[in-house]
Amino acid sequence: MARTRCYDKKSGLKKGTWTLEEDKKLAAYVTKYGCWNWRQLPKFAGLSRCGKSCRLRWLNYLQPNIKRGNYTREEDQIIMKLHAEIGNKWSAIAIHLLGRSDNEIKNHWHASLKKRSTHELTCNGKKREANNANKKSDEDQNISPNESYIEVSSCVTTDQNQENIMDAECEINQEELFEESIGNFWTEPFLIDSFISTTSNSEFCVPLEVEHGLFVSPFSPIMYYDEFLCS
DNA sequence: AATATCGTCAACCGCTGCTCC
DNA sequence: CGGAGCAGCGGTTGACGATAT
Repeated sequence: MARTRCYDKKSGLKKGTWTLEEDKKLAAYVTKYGCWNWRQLPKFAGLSRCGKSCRLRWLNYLQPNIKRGNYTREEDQIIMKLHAEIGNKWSAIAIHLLGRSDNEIKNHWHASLKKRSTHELTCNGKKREANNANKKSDEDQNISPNESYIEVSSCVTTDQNQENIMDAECEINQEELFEESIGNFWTEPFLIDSFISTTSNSEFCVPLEVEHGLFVSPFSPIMYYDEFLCS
């Protein structure tokens, strides 16, 4: 899935698909020195790209913990549930799915989940209408809602019955999975921190040359150590 | 086999909010 | 307080492969 390469004459910056060589340069630089300033980074990394482009490429593609490929059922359910709650806050949703970038989640949503979501909404709407109708008839007959579900299920055709059962199971699973994932998220608030601390020994440990409180990078301007940490 | 249409996804663009001076 | 510079976010674009006609 490649975009044709192009060159922006006005800014002198390259646009379009990233080449393997560019990827290597960016990954090597960020891995070694970190992303101390995205705007300045391409200059020092030897790339004819704008900082934004580098940042996006790193976040969406080159990060070592990035997960690629098919989405699991659980991931889909988390996305759908969170989207229903907070809307198009892709970065917020991405926090709950370690290894998935906001851009990827957004693409995935527009590619497949959006349709599924609207389909489920319409189905749920129909189900709710049906349930309301059933509830009313239950009230007439003094039957509890739980009982009525079984009653109704046994009354409908086999296919509908099967579909109802599957939907019900699906709803339960969704609830469970979401509670589980959210629970983990809130009970493990330092998951990302611990991840960083575990990886910082290898990939993200920036080899600092600290001398008299100065941070000196071979390819970047001199900056104060504190300033570097803050940035 | 040729063409049209659809689906996917990397990448760009413009806006917003934050920080610093 | 306001402007400049920056990172981050979400919407959109467009190339390309897959599928349908």
